[in-house]
Amino acid sequence: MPTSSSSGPQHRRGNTRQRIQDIALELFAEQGYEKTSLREIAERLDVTKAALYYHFKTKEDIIISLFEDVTRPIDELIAWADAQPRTLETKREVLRRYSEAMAAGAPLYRFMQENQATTRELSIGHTVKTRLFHLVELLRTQDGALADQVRCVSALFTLHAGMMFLQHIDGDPEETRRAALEVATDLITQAHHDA
Amino acid sequence: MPTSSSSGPQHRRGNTRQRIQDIALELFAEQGYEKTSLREIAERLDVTKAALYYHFKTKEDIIISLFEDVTRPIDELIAWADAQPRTLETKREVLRRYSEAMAAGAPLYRFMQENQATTRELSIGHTVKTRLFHLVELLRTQDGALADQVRCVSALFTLHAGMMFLQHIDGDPEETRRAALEVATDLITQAHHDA
Amino acid sequence: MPTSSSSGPQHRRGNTRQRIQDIALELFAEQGYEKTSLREIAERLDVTKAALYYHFKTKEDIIISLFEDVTRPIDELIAWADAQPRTLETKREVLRRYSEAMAAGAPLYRFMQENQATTRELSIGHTVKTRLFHLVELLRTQDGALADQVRCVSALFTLHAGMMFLQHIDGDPEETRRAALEVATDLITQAHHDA
Amino acid sequence: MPTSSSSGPQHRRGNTRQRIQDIALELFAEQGYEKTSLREIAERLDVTKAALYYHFKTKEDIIISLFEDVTRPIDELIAWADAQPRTLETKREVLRRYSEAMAAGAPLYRFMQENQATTRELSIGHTVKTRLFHLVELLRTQDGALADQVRCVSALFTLHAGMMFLQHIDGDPEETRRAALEVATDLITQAHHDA
DNA sequence: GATGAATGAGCGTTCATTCAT
DNA sequence: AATGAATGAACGCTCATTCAT
Repeated sequence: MPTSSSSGPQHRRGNTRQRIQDIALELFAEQGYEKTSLREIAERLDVTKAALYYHFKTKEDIIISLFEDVTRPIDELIAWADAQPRTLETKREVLRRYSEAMAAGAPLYRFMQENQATTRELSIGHTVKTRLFHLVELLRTQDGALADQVRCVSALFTLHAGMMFLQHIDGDPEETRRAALEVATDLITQAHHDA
Repeated sequence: MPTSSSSGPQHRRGNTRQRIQDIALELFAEQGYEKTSLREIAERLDVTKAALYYHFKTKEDIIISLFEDVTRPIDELIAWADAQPRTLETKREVLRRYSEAMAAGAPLYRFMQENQATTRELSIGHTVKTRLFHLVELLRTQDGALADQVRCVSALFTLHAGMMFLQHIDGDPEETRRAALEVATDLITQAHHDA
Repeated sequence: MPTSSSSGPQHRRGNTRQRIQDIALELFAEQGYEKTSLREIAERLDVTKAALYYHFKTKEDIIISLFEDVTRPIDELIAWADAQPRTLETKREVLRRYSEAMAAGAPLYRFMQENQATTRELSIGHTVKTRLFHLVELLRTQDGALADQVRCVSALFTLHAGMMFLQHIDGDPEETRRAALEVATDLITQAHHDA
Repeated sequence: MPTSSSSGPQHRRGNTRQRIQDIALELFAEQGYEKTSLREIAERLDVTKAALYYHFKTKEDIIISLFEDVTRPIDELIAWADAQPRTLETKREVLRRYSEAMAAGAPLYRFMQENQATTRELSIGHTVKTRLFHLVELLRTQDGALADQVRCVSALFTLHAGMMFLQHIDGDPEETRRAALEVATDLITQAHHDA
């Protein structure tokens, strides 16, 4: 019921909305969206299910609100990149920023990575997909060899891999992130030079 | 004289089990595991839900049976590779065979890719993860630079990316698969030479 | 110099109670009592649900308040008729006035007609029923033939029918009302003469 | 473990569907459709709510199934009447048959009468309304005086009134029904002769 | 004169699963 | 080899209502 103001601090007393988002994200990332019930979220917050409905109209609304926070930086990145010349340096900057955005919104990106099927069926699914395609388009070396096209996509996937997979192996996530960024940058550089 | 002929009333034989698996895989890949109900599967097959329970003890059993078919080739690949010297050529062969195995079991790989959270929580989850780590181990350049380690993981992810993502963009899947394989091979080659 | 002007912030004054009643009646008549939620009423008024509770103790209280306005004329009619001799002319006057009362409170009468079950279970249900029986008693030709008794009840129903049903068919409601009144009057006249 | 050791017969056999319909109709007529919950119906039958869903797809489906049984005779009546000349005798026969149909399906007709708003919003609502209009059309004296049109509608309403209202007053329902039929017949006769 | 935040009860519905036949 | 009938648990959601502010 409270209007989701675009920005500005919500009445701090009513931090319940925020708490719902936090716990929900945690549980969604841990167990998946459909396996997480509203009862579970409510219990964790020590409120009733009905209280959730005061703050969000549906279960899907909760996850959508999480996506909104996280995709704004990507939208800005895309807007910025669209206005730049499609040089190698621009592409590198895109990867750099994307990597940072991912690090900042890690839990939700993890959720997206591990629940692609769910994400796709959600109402934001289309948007997410479109954005990803747009990013690929920004990196892609048009009319290049097929292998080079793959390299551009792979660069993006490498960033994801760096965050998701390697975090289980190595110690410092930040170091790993930079290594992944390096590899990704190598990939697009190679694709760029082939053209 | 006993009737040796097998011309009795056409018994559709034990193909129902197979049909369940086919439809289930199709639906799981399309909508995810938890969003696919046994009712839906049964309806598609024009049998009752109870019939599914004649062939499989639980819903999870159905998906486990699908995994079994598909992971056998990977187990064999791992067994083979473990017996080889860890040369670059061996690694290339591993990627080659893995790529082929993925192509052969595409729908289930797609399911795994898009439902990682679900897969993880399934009873086969641990096995799948272990196998994947094992594969990474086979490709990895131990004690190399972090970036090279990333490259090895990225090689595997590139194969997935090639299958999942690019199939929406390009025409011929086989051509795309080979391009992805090429890029993946490049990645491990580079990692290997750095060492 | 004190501002004598009345151009301050428009205080809608105590008209909110009235507005609640208006919207509530509209919605109750349109969708029924139980299908109309307080949330809906509040939204239509652009206030919160809690505001409704400032003006009415319960949901039922809202509808009771509506009934009160509308049944007062009927109570007066009954009181008047009880003091008259039970002549044909009195009966005619009862029908005439009842028809007018219905026309004046049309929406609520429509609600009553279409939600008899609900009305019956409401706390005013008994009162409404009693009043109706009382009216019938006023019109009835005691100890007459059964058919004549039916005619008296039917006269009342005809008035309702005229308002509810025919309004969908014909143009001018007032004309229809008078026609229904004519038929109803005929019915009691006939019953009266038979006796 | 619901072995409540109640003395009931172990094999309820295939009569459950029927039992659901019976109890549902009883409760719907008594308390209205929306005030009757599936829990209540199930409890009365000593089964679980889920059992209802084996037999009916939705709550609305239950009531629709009840309507189907009851409106078939009306459809047949309309079909028959449409094929007859629109004489007074035909009209009388329509009323006669309609009155009988109502008596046969009394509980549902009572439900319809007392829950018109609900009925209207149900998926069968439109059908019911259409049928009623069709009946009126069959009885109506086209281009006659407005009062005569009212008489025809009133004839139908009188039948309803006879069943619903008078049953509370008098003893023998069958006798009352015939009296109502007589009055209704009078009404259309009068309308017919005026023309 | 009204809101923000929440509750407790209940609803219709769906699910995986069972078992006698 | 499969069905008919049912269950128990849970789910997402809505409702009328309360109360401190």
